[in-house]
Amino acid sequence: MEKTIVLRTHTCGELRLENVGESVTVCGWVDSWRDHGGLVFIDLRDRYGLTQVVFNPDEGAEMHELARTLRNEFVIQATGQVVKRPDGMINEDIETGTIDVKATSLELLNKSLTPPFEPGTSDLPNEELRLKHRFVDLRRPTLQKALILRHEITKSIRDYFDENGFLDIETPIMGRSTPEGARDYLVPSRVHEGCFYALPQSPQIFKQILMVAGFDRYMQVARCFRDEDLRADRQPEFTQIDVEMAFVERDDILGVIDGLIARLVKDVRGVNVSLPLPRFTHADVMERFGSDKPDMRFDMELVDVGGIAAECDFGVFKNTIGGGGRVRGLNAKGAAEKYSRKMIDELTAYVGEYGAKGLAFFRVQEGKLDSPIAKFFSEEHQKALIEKLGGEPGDLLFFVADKEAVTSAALANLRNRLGKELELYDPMEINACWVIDFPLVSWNEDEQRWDAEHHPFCYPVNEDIPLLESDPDKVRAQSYDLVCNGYEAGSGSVRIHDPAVQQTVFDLLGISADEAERRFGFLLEALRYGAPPHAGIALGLDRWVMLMCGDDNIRDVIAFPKTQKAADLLSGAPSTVDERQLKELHIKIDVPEET
RNA sequence: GGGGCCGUAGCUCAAUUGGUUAGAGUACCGGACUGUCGAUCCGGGGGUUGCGGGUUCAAGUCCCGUCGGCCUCGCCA
Repeated sequence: MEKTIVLRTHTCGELRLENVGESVTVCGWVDSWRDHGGLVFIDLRDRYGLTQVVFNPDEGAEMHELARTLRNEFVIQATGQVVKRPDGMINEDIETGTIDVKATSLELLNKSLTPPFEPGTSDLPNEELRLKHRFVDLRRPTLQKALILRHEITKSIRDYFDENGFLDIETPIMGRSTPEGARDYLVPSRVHEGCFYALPQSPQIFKQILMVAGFDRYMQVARCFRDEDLRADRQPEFTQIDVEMAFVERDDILGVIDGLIARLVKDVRGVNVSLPLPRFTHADVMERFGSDKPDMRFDMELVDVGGIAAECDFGVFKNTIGGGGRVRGLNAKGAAEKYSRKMIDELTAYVGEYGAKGLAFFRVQEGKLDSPIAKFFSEEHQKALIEKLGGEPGDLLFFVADKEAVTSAALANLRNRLGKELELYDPMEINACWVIDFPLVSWNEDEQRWDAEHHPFCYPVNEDIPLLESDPDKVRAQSYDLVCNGYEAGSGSVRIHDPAVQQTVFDLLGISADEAERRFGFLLEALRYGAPPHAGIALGLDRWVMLMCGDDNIRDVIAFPKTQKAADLLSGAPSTVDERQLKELHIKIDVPEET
């Protein structure tokens, strides 16, 4: 091979005592500088670490003068000898802290404007500034680690599926709009006047067609787009690990993904996960945790106290039960002294966000309860409550009385908050499980119709198929969510491959044959040509990276994320476009005039 | 679409509850210093208090609107 010009011989993270005496060249960014008039110290940074370069006037006056002009984020190349640091000058904080590079020459590769903030700062600037200057933000070790981890996770996933016979097949980014589900991002067509492509919400239909085509083990690292409002764990543009298999049943998918998660956690954390991952029914977790994505890192399960509530003298409880509602609670172990009245008021406001009109609380004492509303509960009822919740002196009991859905939402979120505040779990733990047997459909009160809980191609549990017409809400779906640390980290189902069953489900969802043909005709057509039984799942890659980082902000694991208003502050997207472009596409803008 | 928090030197924050010249640390500029690593020491420059309006003798502070960021309900098959 031709000898190429090498700008560096080592990175800033690799020099150690055993390199002492070697002549090396390192490149990087000035992380910090200390000018002693004589000696100049530069902490040089690249993505591998920090190395201290020392410039001594005795090694060259010109070089030393140049070194004195170096400022933060300047890009330099330094050549010199690796030397052992004098005794007592070792920096324990950096991995290369036992050595220096004693420079003999210095090349200023590029200057930098004064950066808006320094990558090494401990006082992180607000996120708006970080996003505008993402090229600086991305120099921070935390973000560099996150993106490196993201790479490792993606590689581990690709390797796993490759080793298990899966094919990575790409599906279109420009597709056909299917109006149900999330809002589509649209792309106008120049060639087809007045027509639009849609960016995929997921490759769902294409991967099913791949099954029909015979690619019985498919996977893809697929970019997906949904024009819905953002959250801390939701971006409009995100990445799914998309998987589909033919000639399989539910447990085959679960088994394959069990293996994937074990592999991932082993590769990334070096921790062995015991398999199979626990499985819970939807009904079970809703009752015990009030959520279909419970955080299983800690207990504090919800408890039904409807029986006691119906008998007590506390009107709110009694009337709720009388009105068909529920009274449920949980026990914050040992929290009685940790939560003042003011803090409990905050918790009351917090559960209010989920529709709860109040939050009853009791401090557990020896054989009785202390609370402003304790007087409405007889000694017998107080003891019964304590027993039901496993109360011990010092515990703090909370109760919500409302419609079932409100008690679930309020208590599930209260549970998460208390779990975090009381530090009931290790934030770095990865605790994954399956939630299965979701209902197939749910009643949409606004639209007065049944909506698919997962999607319209999801196979009902076989024994429940007769209930499709009589009791749709009792029909379970052959669907499954992969839940991790309280996040939905994956979701999938066995698909319908039988046109008759598909038609029955469409009927239930109020999708006529005509409409179905118009919307998904190409899938239905494919299913008529020898579709094998098939099933699949999609995992949220961004969320998995976030979980592996122990972070709760999805933007921290995406190189160039968007703000809550779906803007890219770095590039300025979205933006207006030239009139000429619009004209070519026959598009007229009709935005209300500003007043 | 709704609720909440935030916006003051490049950056992180302060400003005695409406009071007279808006401060500190850091960064930046100049100087001193041959073992620092949050270097130190001396000196200096730097402000449309997001923007617009209002109340008031007086507004960073109070009110209204607006823009932007974050959290959240709805939404996300």
